[in-house]
Amino acid sequence: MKIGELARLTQCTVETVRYYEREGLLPVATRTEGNFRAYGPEHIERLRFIRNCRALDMSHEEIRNLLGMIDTPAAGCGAINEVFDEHITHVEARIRELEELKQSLRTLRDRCQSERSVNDCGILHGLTEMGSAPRKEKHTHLG
Amino acid sequence: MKIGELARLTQCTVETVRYYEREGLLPVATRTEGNFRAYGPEHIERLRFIRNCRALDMSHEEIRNLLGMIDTPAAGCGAINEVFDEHITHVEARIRELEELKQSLRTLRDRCQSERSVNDCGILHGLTEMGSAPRKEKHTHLG
DNA sequence: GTTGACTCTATAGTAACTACAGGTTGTGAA
DNA sequence: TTCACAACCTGTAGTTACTATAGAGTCAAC
Repeated sequence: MKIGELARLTQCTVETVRYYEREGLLPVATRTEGNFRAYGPEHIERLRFIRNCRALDMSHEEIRNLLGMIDTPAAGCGAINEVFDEHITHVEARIRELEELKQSLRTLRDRCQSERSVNDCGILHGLTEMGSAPRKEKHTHLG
Repeated sequence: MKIGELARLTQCTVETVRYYEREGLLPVATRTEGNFRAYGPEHIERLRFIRNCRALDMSHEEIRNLLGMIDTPAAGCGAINEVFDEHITHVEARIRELEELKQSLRTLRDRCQSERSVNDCGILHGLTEMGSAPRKEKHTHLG
């Protein structure tokens, strides 16, 4: 199977497939005589795995960790649970963050109930009067 | 006032200040004889505005739009409300997305209640069995 | 004058793709 | 066999919002 078909089967692009190979997520493919990549069922399965993880907003690093556990099973699946639990925690943290953000936005938005001149806009005044927010600490890869 | 002080006052870095100037968010500063940037109160105010918007996860484009409205006030603040409303809508959409994601993660996670070998892990089987997720459409800048 | 902090520009890197240029291969139809 | 077109290849650059670094210049205090 060539790369176009693999991409179609796993609902992504050939560029993404090549990118995953370069990133080491997908095993390097064998080549035809014409230097085309040749794929078999194990690549479908692996790429499907990767795409599902990505759909769950897992980072490449997280995926790499999981793949490592699959490829060199040393113990039970406790470590996999840990990756998942950590990811869930990150998702929850990001949700909380966005909820707070939404509150702030609503509070600001409620300062402007009727059309007035830009110079009198409660939102803009709010944005100007607020002390500037401290720089954010690095947080999740979820945005 | 020099750039280090401005950065300190607005709780960001000199690199970020220079970046905002390059991006056109912050007006170009005048220069001292030694080619150091010189800032006054209007820069403090503008940078504070920008940082507050960023703290609200507004994109540079959104900020640029708001600044345009401030600098060339043509009508009332209806347009500002629109920018805000649209941003709030994006935040809400992202929250929903993450909530669904969290559900999926929990469902998968619940397939693994006890320590077993990696080969028998319900999570991994789930990730492999799932049809791969279709490519995501471009969505908000919120992650 | 010296030293150390601050400033400058230019460049590159981060994450996860996405797009494109220019060249090669393969397949089906004429 | 030839041709046209689709698919493939590598390499490079771009997206967003920073962040870091190299190497050089400026400045204030000692």
